[in-house]
Amino acid sequence: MSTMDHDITEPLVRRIASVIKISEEEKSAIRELPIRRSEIKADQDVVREGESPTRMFFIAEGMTATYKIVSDSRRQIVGFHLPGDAPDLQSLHLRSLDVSIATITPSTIGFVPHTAILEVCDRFPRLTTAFWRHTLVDAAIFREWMANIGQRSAPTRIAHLLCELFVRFRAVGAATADTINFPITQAEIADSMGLSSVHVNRSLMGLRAKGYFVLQDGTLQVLDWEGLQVAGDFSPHYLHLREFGDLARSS
Amino acid sequence: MSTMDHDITEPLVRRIASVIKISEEEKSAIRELPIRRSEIKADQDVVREGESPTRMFFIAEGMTATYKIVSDSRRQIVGFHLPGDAPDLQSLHLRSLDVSIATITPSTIGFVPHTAILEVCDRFPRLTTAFWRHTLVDAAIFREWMANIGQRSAPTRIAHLLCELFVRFRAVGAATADTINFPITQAEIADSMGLSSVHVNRSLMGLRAKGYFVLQDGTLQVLDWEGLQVAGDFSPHYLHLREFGDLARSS
DNA sequence: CGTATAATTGACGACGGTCAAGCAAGGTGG
DNA sequence: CCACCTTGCTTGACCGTCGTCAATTATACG
Repeated sequence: MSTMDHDITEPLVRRIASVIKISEEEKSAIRELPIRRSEIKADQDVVREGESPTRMFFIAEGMTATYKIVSDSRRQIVGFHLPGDAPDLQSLHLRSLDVSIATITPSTIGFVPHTAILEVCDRFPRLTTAFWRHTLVDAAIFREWMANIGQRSAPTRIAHLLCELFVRFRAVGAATADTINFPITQAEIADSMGLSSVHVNRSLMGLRAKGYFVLQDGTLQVLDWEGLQVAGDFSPHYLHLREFGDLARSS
Repeated sequence: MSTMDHDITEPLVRRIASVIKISEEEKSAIRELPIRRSEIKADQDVVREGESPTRMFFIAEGMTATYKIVSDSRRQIVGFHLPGDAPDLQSLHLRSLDVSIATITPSTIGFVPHTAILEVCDRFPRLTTAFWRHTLVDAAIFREWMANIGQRSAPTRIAHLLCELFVRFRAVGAATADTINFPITQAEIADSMGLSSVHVNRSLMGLRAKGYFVLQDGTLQVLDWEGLQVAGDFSPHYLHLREFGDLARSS
């Protein structure tokens, strides 16, 4: 089910370009990476905690979640990833994985050998910066999530998550003016926000009742972006996007 | 109160060497960085959210905490830093800071211009890897903290934090066989673990009653390392230390 | 048409928060 | 040298957010 394929790098190129300005030559270098394409069904682990991969992967289509299993049976989702993201980029410089990463929708994944990444970074030092920066933005999101989980109420946490995904989808151009793909289940929201699925359901209904958004059929349509940001105590600063002026709260 | 000083780099060298093997030449390059030394009192911000520093800093002596302010009045501490750590290394590649960093004890700080870091990384590519890796280990700790805050009970969270600090202090050689410096107040533990200080106090007394440790006068003495790790659901894997065999649970 | 997944609702209880007061220790200044 | 203040730790009473358990409904799928 795996073939060589060079036509799936566009999301990755766009993602890298969203955090740092890169030249056409550098974009080409990314496009010419040796990539092993793989179609993966929903709810399958792509990599598992404890493994020591010799390749990294990026998402061409679909979504994945990075998670940790805690004292058997509980899990914490520490991040969601969308097209263009390289969820295990850290494996480039850490011996073994401290997390597992699973698809949450059927996904198209591109695997790239570490050696190929290191080589292209060697030829284009600016790409080293680009990839490093990708991992730094990931870390910034982790920090914000910690504040979210540790300090905010359930409804605020959830609104914050919706805001983040809305902005991130828009940043990679995978959104219309007010609507994004939202295939994440309430149970997955629960595992990511440190809540129970029952409480997520109730909080979500409270937010819906306020008319901030419509969330159904795997689609999130934002009706009151301003209000949703306030409800989620959200500011996109931590995402370190090169441009997000049109998405910032107008306060 | 600031002077040039080249005698405070040892903790940094040791810290970098604890995550990646570097040569004597590379160590010398670190020692010869232009450093502005600064003595800072306790509970002072070293850098603030929103700033765009042109230098990074490392801790030569003392401890700092990285934190975010959430909806005025609540704060989340997202990490503690000890001698050798470079808490705002990310500023090297992110335009502006998404966190503030404050001393929690009187500290000796070394400031290094970004330009100097970038230049030494240019001369010694392995140092790029070393610094990148430092930020990746920071991110791994963030992930573990998310799981800690999101999924574990108050006593378990706190035990986990004690385990982490014990291992990290030992990794930089700042510990005797069973004792580390522990200047963190209960209120600070609360802010880091998403708890109230009242509940931290009660949980801490519960753990003490089990005889895992003695915690007083800014010192943590571990009496039952095995038991503390079990109580904290702790495994040092996520710290990505080059050696921690002697600290792993013997199970 | 039976099964699996996801969303929803209800009842009940516990973990942990808030508010408030008291205590211990160290530093400061008159 | 000792009031005084500040900081940090401890304890009590009360309550609310959120978790657990359980059942029901809705939708998709084979």
